Amino acid sequence: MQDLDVKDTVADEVDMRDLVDSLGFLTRLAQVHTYELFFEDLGDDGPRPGEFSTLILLERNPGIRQGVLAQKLRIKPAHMTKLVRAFEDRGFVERIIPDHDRRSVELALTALGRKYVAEHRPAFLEHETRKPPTLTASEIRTLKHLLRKYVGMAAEDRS
Amino acid sequence: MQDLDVKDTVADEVDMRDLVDSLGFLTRLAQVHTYELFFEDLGDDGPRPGEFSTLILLERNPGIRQGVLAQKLRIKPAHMTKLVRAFEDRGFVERIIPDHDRRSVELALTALGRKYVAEHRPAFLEHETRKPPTLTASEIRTLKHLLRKYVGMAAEDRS
DNA sequence: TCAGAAAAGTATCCTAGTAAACTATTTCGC
DNA sequence: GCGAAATAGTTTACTAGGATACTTTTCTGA
Repeated sequence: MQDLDVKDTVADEVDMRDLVDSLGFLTRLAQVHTYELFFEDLGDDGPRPGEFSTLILLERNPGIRQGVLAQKLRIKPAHMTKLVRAFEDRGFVERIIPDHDRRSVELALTALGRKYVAEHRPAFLEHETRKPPTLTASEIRTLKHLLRKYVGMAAEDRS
Repeated sequence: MQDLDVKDTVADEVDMRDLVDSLGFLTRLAQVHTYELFFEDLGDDGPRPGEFSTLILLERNPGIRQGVLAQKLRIKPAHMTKLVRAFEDRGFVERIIPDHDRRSVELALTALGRKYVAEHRPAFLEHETRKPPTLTASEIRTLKHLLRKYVGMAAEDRS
């Protein structure tokens, strides 16, 4: 997939001042990069990053409300509806309208959904533990720690 | 009246194991977060993050080829075509087909484009220097440094 | 007690970005 | 030289995700 040769000379001469100091630009690059690593390791077959995180959260939190799920994953409710509907169509999740508040929707994996997660989780966990080649293990720990702190996650200091 | 903060409790109790250790998830959160900070500071009027980086790169590198621009910004060529066309329609950039290679397209800001950048750059630079509240200055430096290293940017160690 | 206000989710429309196939040039191998 | 392959960009058709406006249900205050 890499086609980066030939005009390296020209490309290397590009003046990227401002940008290399922009946290916005760097986080974008980082996300593109993690997506590439993801698909490199896991191929185009299994669930995508967003689907994976949704399923994993669903497995660990059966009965979670759809809105809470969206909020935790920083996905807009409108989009979460689509995601969940798609999972429902594939038979992976069950939508339950509880009696005590019939506006809300509680979600849980079906047996098929749990099977699907069980099938794909090992590859995902392995992918997650695979160290990106440009960073040391300790740098990764620091990076994750700083990212959590940056986005306002209760700093679970495991570093 | 009995349990008036039910959903707060529920939301806080969500088990996010796996996810809080996933670099993919964390980089996504980080990008969403930087976008929010961006629009918080700069409003919906001026250029968006992607447009800004394109314009800034164009200003610093007049005559840059469209493909090089795309490659540097990690934007797909197909999408870069649209971006550039939109800038052209607004009179901000000029497309030049050089004689020595008439397949390629060289780009440069017009006078109007430079004016537009000059108008919006101060707010952008100020935004960039505004420290995100959850990190210290030194943590930001480390974070940027690690992100650069993660995405494979020639480590320009200014930290 | 009942008229609004708020909450939860959904439907509709729209933009950003991608993939794959296509056009136009240039270069390479013989 | 000339046909094949590579390069640069574009077009078309699609997907992910977001904004906004709406239904339904629940809660609140006079």
